[in-house]
Amino acid sequence: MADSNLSTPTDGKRERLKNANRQAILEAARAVFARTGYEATTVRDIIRETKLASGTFYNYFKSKEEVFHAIASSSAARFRPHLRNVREESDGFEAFIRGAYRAYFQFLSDENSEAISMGAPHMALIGVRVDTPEMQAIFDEIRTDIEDMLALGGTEKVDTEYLAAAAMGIARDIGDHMLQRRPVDVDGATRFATALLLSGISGVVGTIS
Amino acid sequence: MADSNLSTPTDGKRERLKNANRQAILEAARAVFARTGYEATTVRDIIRETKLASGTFYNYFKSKEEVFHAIASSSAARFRPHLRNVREESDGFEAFIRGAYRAYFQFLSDENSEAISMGAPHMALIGVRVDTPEMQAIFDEIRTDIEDMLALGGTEKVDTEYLAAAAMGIARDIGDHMLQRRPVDVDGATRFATALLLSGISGVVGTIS
DNA sequence: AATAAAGTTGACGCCGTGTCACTTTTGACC
DNA sequence: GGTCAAAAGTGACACGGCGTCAACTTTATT
Repeated sequence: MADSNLSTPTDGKRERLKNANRQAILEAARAVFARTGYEATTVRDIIRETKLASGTFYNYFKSKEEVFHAIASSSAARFRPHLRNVREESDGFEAFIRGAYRAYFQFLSDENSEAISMGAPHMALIGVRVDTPEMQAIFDEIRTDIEDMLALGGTEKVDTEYLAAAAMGIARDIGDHMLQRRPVDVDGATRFATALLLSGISGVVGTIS
Repeated sequence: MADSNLSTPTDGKRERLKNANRQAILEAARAVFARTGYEATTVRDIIRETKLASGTFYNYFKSKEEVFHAIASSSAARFRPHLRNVREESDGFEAFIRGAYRAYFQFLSDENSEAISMGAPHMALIGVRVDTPEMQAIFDEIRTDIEDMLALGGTEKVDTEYLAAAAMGIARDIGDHMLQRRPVDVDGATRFATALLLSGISGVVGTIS
């Protein structure tokens, strides 16, 4: 009677089921949001796309808002490894910025590829602005990266919060416009954003308020 | 029996009332959105703050979303004259950019002053992203301004759509962060955004994809 | 003063929400 | 394999917000 506790949390049928249900709901929600738009979809619309009953939804999420946040969070969580790769494989600040922008625009293009090929009927996830802890974490990460890398260059002071905010604002808005163009041109967006930010930084070093 | 049609549309009691009611609803909506947050407020919450009956709301707006758009539009409409002033009084590209950023940050600070003084409980109008025709108009206006002013400098090509998008992305995100700081520092945000964009442009001229 | 037109009102039917008592499924123990 | 407790699923239901509309009040017209 050695250790009978060989089971990991995801072993039993119970856990596997729970996981599958959760995924099914998330997948259904993603599809319905894309098809119908966030505002217009109801919890029942989502659950109807699964084999589950309406009450079951609430075993997994408190509301449609929470599913939406879960989707956004998972999106952000999936992006972080890309960012980590870029950081590890980049040699120098410029390479990092370029890599980060490319990773973001590529990610954006991939995530919205269904919506793009369908003619972007409801603009996927754009329209509602979300701010999950994961997104905050990405912001902090980028800000720290910028701080570290700029510190190498000299003793100049920069308002890195504003700088990180600007970097992400550029990414978001250029990304939105990139998605509107056919064909979607990740390289073009990357070149533009990178050139703008890198030149822009030189003007902002020493501008700390 | 000369012309008895001396009355303008805003003369009669009828028109005055209608105007007052519309304003009352907009004002109530602004207050409730700020206090309760957009998602959580109901049409009844709004109408309860006025002397009107619930049915009357629908004589003026189709839904709470429409009131919200009306508020956002009016916000954008109120901003346009400021932008026009800046354009007319600015001598050269740099002055225009600086003036435009200052006008925007000042406007943002003014519009959110109640929320700021109350400790920003529900972050006023931030959280839901809107895109009204008026906002689109502002985007186009700025893009045109940039095109005109850059054309003066030479024959270089720039992707002005991306550039305008970036300029507004910078404004939006730095503006958000500016509002979080105490005291709110319009000048600092203006200096930063201006320096960043002006230097950035030099890196982006000739980058058209 | 009479009448038409415009606007207001709140009760009502509809529908999505979230809950909960009940049923079904799972896994532990013998 | 049988028993049992805990966990998860189910869908009917009560609640509340939504938008409408027939009745009513106010304004304008002649």
